[in-house]
Amino acid sequence: MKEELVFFNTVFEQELLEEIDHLSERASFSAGEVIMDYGQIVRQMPLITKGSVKISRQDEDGHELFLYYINEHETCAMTFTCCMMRNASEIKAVAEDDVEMLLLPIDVMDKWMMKYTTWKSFIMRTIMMRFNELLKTIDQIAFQQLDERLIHYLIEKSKINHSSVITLSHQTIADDLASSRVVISRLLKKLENDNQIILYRNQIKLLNLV
DNA sequence: ACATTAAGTGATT
DNA sequence: AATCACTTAATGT
Repeated sequence: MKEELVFFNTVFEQELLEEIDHLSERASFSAGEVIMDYGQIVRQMPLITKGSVKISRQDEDGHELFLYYINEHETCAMTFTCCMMRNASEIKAVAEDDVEMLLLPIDVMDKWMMKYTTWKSFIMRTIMMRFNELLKTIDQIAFQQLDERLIHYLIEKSKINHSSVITLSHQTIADDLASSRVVISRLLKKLENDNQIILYRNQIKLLNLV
């Protein structure tokens, strides 16, 4: 049995684990590598075993908007729907740190959904999680609460990197949140004045936020 | 020391 | 909240 599968012992039944073990292949990406780009056809379904993947979406003018992270022991809801419909990818996936994953063939998805209740609930759970989080983001965008979105973004980022110090330029943050650098700089400055963060060049230290 | 890039600020829409 | 125009600060060569 592949040792990456140990964690899933607790969530999947033995027979399913064995199928995964036999049918999956390993893949790894180093930090910053593009795993999936827009329009690319999805052929396999990833099961993240180590690291995190950053998912973003692109608008008509080529501006990128950060959507969410996929973490260890999770899978991608978008990929799943793409797989089922045999569609091209609507999103871009970049390795946030060094990432390892198992790739599952898409043609067994239908069968597994029927056969394994643990697989079905695993898929349902990841779709539901993503859906709820996207709803939250839509709320924040609709009601123009960029400050809250920024705080959320910072906390998320520090969780992923397991550090209270984030290494990012204001420009990068602005791009991720589809805003402008000046606005982000001002909001960050406000947070610093409220003693929630400390600003450095290319770095932000979170204080009581975590 | 100089050029380049990141960040801060006031005014305007 | 975004953009402009400009300043100041940090960093690389």
